[in-house]
Amino acid sequence: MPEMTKPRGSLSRGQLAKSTGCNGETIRYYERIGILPPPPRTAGGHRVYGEAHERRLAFVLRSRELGFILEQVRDLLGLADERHTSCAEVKTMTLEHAATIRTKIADLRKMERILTDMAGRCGGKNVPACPIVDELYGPPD
Amino acid sequence: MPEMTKPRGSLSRGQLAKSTGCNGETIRYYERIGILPPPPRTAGGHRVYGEAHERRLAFVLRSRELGFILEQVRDLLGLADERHTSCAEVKTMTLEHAATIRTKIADLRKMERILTDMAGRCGGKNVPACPIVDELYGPPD
DNA sequence: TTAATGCCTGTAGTAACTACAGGTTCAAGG
DNA sequence: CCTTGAACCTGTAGTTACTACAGGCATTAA
Repeated sequence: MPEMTKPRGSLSRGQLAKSTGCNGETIRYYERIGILPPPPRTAGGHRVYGEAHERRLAFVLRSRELGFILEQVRDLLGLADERHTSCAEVKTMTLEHAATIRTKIADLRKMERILTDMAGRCGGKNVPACPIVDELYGPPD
Repeated sequence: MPEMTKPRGSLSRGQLAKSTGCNGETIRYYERIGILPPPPRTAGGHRVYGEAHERRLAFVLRSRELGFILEQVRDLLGLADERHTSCAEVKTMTLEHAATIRTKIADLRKMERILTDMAGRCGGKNVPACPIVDELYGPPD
């Protein structure tokens, strides 16, 4: 009799979590919101994952790392699933996302400059008078 | 009889919202979590704000714009209120915050490069095969 | 005076998770 | 084979920083 009860490559939730570096609760969460398909279960109700799940989760995590929000990940998966989203749409999304990031970078640079500036003007003495706070409070006009 | 019922400079919540550019509900929220002190009220229960409130709210909003989280804003206000936080602490916070922002900028730059790169390798045809998705799915090792 | 704003409270929703509580199931050791 | 402890199950509530109602008074301009 072939042992078909445990195809190698089958993982429990915790094992999938470890292998992908994803929090275990997050896996359940992704399933609940439809980012991951419900896996088969053991007789007792435990989830059993295969390599396809592992790859899909890795895809999701990588997309998230690159700053795509879950709605966008859904669209990206739409192409990966060869159903809804076209390659053109994916490219557009990616370029738009890159542009958003560039804007964010510009904003953060401004912030950083202002903060460093403010700190430079502050003696850092242990007193309750502070040019940083004064500056934040705005000119007393 | 002097009209002391309405000192000029007194604002309703909506007026304060407009004058600071803050959402009106947010003002209530800040009060609830103790970022803004509860203002006096009219006989009917409507909030009445003065210039001190206006300046404090402006401080909060400016700090938020610079990326401080509300907990940090609380600390910054600690000095502004001349009670808890010292100037040295404020300077440290500010420099740490600036460092955090620099890290974030570096991360975003990496993201941006990768995304632009991926998009560059994509023809953008209206087909369900896409190098971006392939890349996200990882090399088929 | 009356109608239209605007304000009041409290609650619930958002994104993207994370963290329980209270109860099962599984895997390993004896 | 049986026990124990870890891992798993479900469902719910918490997080940050807001935002958006619903249902009901207050205020103000005409």
